[in-house]
Amino acid sequence: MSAGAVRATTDLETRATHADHEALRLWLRLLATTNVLEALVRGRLQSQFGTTLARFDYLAQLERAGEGLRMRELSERLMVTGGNVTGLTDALVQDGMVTRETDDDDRRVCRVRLTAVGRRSFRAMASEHETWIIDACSALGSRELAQLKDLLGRIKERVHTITQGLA
Amino acid sequence: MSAGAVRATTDLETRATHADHEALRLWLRLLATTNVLEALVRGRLQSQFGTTLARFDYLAQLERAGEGLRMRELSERLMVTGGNVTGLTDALVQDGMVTRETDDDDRRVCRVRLTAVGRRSFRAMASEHETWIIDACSALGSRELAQLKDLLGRIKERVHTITQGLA
DNA sequence: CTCATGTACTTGACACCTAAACTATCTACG
DNA sequence: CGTAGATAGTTTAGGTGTCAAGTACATGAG
Repeated sequence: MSAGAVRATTDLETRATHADHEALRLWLRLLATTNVLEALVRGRLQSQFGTTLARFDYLAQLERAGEGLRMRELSERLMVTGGNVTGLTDALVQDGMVTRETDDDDRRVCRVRLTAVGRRSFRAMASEHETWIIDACSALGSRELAQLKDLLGRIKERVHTITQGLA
Repeated sequence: MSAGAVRATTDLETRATHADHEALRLWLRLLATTNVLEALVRGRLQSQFGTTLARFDYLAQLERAGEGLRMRELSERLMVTGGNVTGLTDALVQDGMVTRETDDDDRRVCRVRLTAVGRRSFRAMASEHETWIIDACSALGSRELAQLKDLLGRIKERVHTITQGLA
C-alpha cells in the first residue's frame, strides 16, 4: 500500500510510540487530519479573501437559512456559545456583511440577516472553498468517501451517547 | 444499519442541504466528529483534573521525550507557534509541572523538563484519557479502526501534498 | 576580530472561544 | 395585576492560538 510515503515532518501523530494503543493512534490521526485541512482552509480564506474560518462558517449558516436567524439559532448551529456569536456578529455588522434587527414580537430576540454584499461575497468564497475540499478529498474514491463518512458517523454517535450519559 | 439513530440536536453537519456535494459533507462530518470528541476530552480534563487540552498535549510530548525538550522542538511537535509555547510554559512552570532551564552550550536555548509532580500527574491523566478514547472508538471493530485510520491518512497526505505546492 | 546573517525565544496586538454573571424581556400562575 | 422563573442576548475575565516585531546569542565570511 501507499501508506508508507516518506514524510520528513514530525507532528503530533508521528510522535506516538509503539506502546500506544490503536484507539489512541486513531484519535491522533483524526486530530492531525482535521488540523491540516483546517489550516489549509484558514490560510486560504485569509490570503484570498481576508477573512477567517469562524466568519465563513457564520455566513454559511446564514446563507443556508435563507430568511435570517436568531442569535440563539446561530450559536446552536455553529456549536459555539452565545457570547461568541455576539462578538462575531459585531464584527460582521461592522464589515457590512450582515444586519442585526430586533424582533418586534419578542423584543429579547435579535434577527441577523445577510446583506446583499454579504451574500455575494459569501457565495464567491463558498465556491472557492468547495474546490479546496474536493481537491483534498480527491485522494479517495466515491465509495471510500462514503465509507469514511460512515465510520466517522459511528464514532460521532458513540460520543454523543457517552455525552448524554446514556453509557 | 444503526446509522439512522434519531438525533434531536442541530449541528453544523446536519445543516448541509441536499445540494452540497459529498466531499463537503464529509468535511463537515470530519469537523463535527473531531469537535465532539475534543469537547468530551476537554470537558473531562477540566472537570476531573482542572486542566486543559493544550497543557495535556504539552505534557504528553514532554513525557514521551524523556529527557526534556527545547521550546523549538515543543512547538514543532505540538504544531503551534513559538509564542504559544512560551505562554504554555509560563503557565506550567507556575503550576510546578515543568522546569525551564537555559542551555549552557547555547544560551539562546531553553530546555524544558517535567518535574516529578508533573510526570506523576500527567501519567494519572493519560491513563484516564486513554480510556475515554477507547470508549469513543468502541463503536468500531479493530478492522474498521484500521480502515478509518488508513482513509484519514490518505486525506492527510493529500493535504500535505497540496500544502507543499506539489499539486 | 568584526560584522552580517541566522536562530531561539519573548513580547504585543489581535482573533476566537468558553464560562459565568448580568440585563432585559416574556410567560404563566396566583 | 404582579411577581417568579425562564429565555435571549451581552459583558467580562481568562485560556488558546496567530503573526510580526524585538532581544539575545551563535556562527561564519572577510
